[in-house]
Parts: sequence; structure tokens; C-alpha cells
Amino acid sequence: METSRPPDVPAARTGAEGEGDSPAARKAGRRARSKAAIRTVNERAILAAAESVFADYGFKGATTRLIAERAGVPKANLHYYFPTKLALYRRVVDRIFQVWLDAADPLDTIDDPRTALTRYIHAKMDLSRQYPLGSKVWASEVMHRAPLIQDYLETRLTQWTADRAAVIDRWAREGRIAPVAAHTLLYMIWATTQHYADFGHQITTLNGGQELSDAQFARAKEEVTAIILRGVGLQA
Amino acid sequence: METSRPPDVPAARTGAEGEGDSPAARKAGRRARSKAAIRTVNERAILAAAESVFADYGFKGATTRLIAERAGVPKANLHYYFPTKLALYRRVVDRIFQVWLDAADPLDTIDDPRTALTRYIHAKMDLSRQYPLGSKVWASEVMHRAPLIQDYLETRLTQWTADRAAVIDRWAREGRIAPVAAHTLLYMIWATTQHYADFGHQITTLNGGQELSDAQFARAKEEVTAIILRGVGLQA
DNA sequence: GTTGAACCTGACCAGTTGGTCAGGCTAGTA
DNA sequence: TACTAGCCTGACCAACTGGTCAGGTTCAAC
Repeated sequence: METSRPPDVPAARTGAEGEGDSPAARKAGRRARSKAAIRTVNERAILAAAESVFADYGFKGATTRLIAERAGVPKANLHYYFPTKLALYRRVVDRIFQVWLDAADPLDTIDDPRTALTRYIHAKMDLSRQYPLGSKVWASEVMHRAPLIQDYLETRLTQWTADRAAVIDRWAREGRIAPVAAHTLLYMIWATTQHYADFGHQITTLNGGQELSDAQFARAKEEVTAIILRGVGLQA
Repeated sequence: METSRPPDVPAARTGAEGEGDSPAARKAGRRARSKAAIRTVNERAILAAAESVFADYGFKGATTRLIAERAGVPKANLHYYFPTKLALYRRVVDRIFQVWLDAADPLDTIDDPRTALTRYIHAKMDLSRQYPLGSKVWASEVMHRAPLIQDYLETRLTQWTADRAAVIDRWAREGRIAPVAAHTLLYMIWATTQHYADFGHQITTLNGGQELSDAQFARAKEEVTAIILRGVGLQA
């Protein structure tokens, strides 16, 4: 059983309750003082631990005992902040989905195919590098037929995909890229970039047991981008 | 909790014990008669059920109760054939790995890059279509840091990958394809083709809730192949 | 038809699961 | 200083987990 601490994840906003954490509380860090700071620190620790455990075992395989252990709080305390395992999971998934949507910005704001695709692929690769747990949680959820995020898939993701597909289709119609099906292209980009997170362990093993160095990863990022750009008829 | 039957999977050879099942036994099917036939039928049913449950929940999340239920045998009977959950899992993974290796044949026997890559990509796409559970079990295992298949990764998969990478590198050196890193190309092929299995549910949802039809899938296969071929500098 | 090896399974077990709760503790304020 | 809202947690629970086993049934060889 894994007991190592999760890698530190960039701590996004923790929740929507909007507790105001004073500067003093912020500094407290390890040794929490004020009530507000205590809540902030503990919620973040639990959410980070939960993300790592859900990434490791999926929803069903994860245990609240292990989450509490990794967060460094008693199990009963975890249930004080998050009433059920499911509620905790939803909070984790909410955050992941938000981060993903934010990464798609280039496809909305840039009309040059080469620039837009390059930036989008780079953003997705960077996410896989810096935030692999989110990708794994998402993959787990979808592989298990998405019992808990089906509404996301059916509403927000469907709309998002349709909008971006329209842009890509227009590029193809205008002859600015080769006539590829937009969905196929998007799936390829998602699959390839997320592979570096979801299958990171396999990549590490095939790299002689060493995690990809920053230089190796940067090269992979360029190569992936080049292959896809050429693949849609753009000189890389 | 899922209780539906797993989709029918092409029943490959069940094991290495080499029980000889008579023609009569083969025909028996549902109502088994001979001892040998009983063993064959039950082992297959249990392995198929196990594959589906492991694909749905990963090793830790899967329960022997659910496997037994889907196989249509009492739990104690399952433990009669497979002593532990772990032993059952190993048998499932063994089979998946063998199927995957077999699919790689084109890269070994064909020296023309366009033909070899086309056939390999097609074979991997077909596997994702016809045998998605295996892909999901593998993905689960790797995402959970491969506690049980680490030896496969370190020995057989590493060797396999190094051999094929050598071929691809040679193609690049000889100027027969663009100078891409072999590992990056292989990862792209794996990621993209397996995406159609692992993320099949997401693809279905984004397809308006309908599974990709045979025609849609055939088109996707051609498009994926075309993008990758162009991506490595080959006219599609 | 007798025998025994192989197959079958309800009932059971100890350990783990998500979740509860009574009662203690502490920061903040009046 | 006294009060209290909010934080904390050991001990507990019913349900479920992987796995066992005694005792029964069935096939097939003699």
C-alpha cells in the first residue's frame, strides 16, 4: 500500500465558501492559529490528499482512511470538513474540470491555426507535467463510465467541444489546414498530451527508470507539436 | 453499483493447463456435462467477468463478489478455480499482454514505413474496438503505478520498445520518414489508438450518446492513420 | 455398481469499509 | 473573565471484504 506523500500540486482556490484568510493565517502554514486559517489549511491538505488517492485508486478503490492519513488528520476530522467520500470527490473533480477549461483559452482567442494549435498543445502538455493527478482522476472517472461526471460530459464538455470543432472545421473549409475531422484531431491531442500524465509511470520505466528530465520533456513537447502540425498539413 | 453483464469478448485461449475439451463438451456451452468441459466453461466465464470488473474498477476497487455474480457462479466456486483475487488478476493481465504483443507483428515483418505504420495503427485501432476491456485494465494498472506488472514493463515491454524504436530510428536516419523521436511516435500511436478504448465512454457521449458506428469508427481509423503518416512526413 | 477424484456451495471468519457521535478543546469576543 | 461557536477525535457501528471449509454432488473409470 502506498503511503508516500502526494507531490505538491499548485494550490488553486480551494472552494466556494469564501472564507477570508488573514495574512497572519497565511503565514501560519504548518502551525495553524486562527479558526479561518485552520479551516483553509485543513481543507487544502485534505483536497490535495484526496486528489492523490483518487488518482491512485479511482473512486471505489480509494479509502477515506488513506486520504486522512496522507492529509495528516484523523479520519473523523476529514468527515468533519467533508460529510461523505462522494462530496469530497465532487470537489476534487470540480477543480480539475475548471483547470482544464482554462487551458483551452488559445483555441478561443487566436485565429491562426498554427499558433492556436501550438499554444493549446503546449498548454495541455504543461498541465500533464505540472498537474498529472487531475488527469488521472479524470481518466479513472471516464474509464469507469463516468457515473459522477456524466452531467459535465453531456453539457459543458459537449458544448465546449462543439464550439472548438466548429473553428477547426472552418479552418479546414478555408483550406488553412488539411481536411481532417475536428473530433479526431481533438481526440488525438487529448490522448497524446494526457498520455504523459496518465501513463507517466510507463514512460518513466521505458526511460530507464528515470522520470523524463525537463529537457527531455521539452523535446517531447516540441516533437508532439511538430507531428500534429505536420499531420494537419502545416509546416512545423 | 453495476450489475449488467459484460459485453462479450472474443474468448481467447483461457490458460496453459491444456485441458482437452471434447467436441461434445464444446457444444455443451450453457449446460456443461463433462468434467473437462465444466472447467473450461467456468474458467472462461470467470476470466471474462474478471476482465470486465477489473476494467470497471481497477484491481483494488474490484470485488470477488461482483466478479462471481457477473460470471454466474457462487463466490466460493470462483475461489475453487482461482485461489486468490491476485492470481485471477495475473491471469487476466497475462492474456492482455500477449494480445498486445501479437498486434505488433507489422513492425517486425514489414520494412516499408508507410505500410508497416499503417498496418500497426490499424491493428491497434481494431484491438481498441474489439477488445476495449484489456486496454482499460492495462491503463488502470499503469495509472496505479503498475504494482503488479512492473516486471513486464521492465523486461519485455522495454525490450520490445527498444527493438521497434531502433527500426523507426533507422527509417529516420535513412530519410524515409521525417526525423522524429521513435519513442514520441510510439507514445502517440499508443495514446491515440487506446484512447478509443479507454475513453470510449467520453467519445460516445460526445457523439450524442450513440456509440461510434462501424462507419464512423472506420473513418476515424483512416483519419488517425492519415494524420500520423503526414505527421512523420509520409504522403497519406 | 462401486469408488474416488473433481466439482460445488452455504455458512462462516477476521479484517476493513464509510460514516457517526458524545464529549473535549480552543480561538475569539464581550 | 466567562461564554460559545467552531474545531477536534477516540471509540464505536453495521455493512462489506477476501478467503476458508466441511460436507455434499457428479462424472468417469474399473
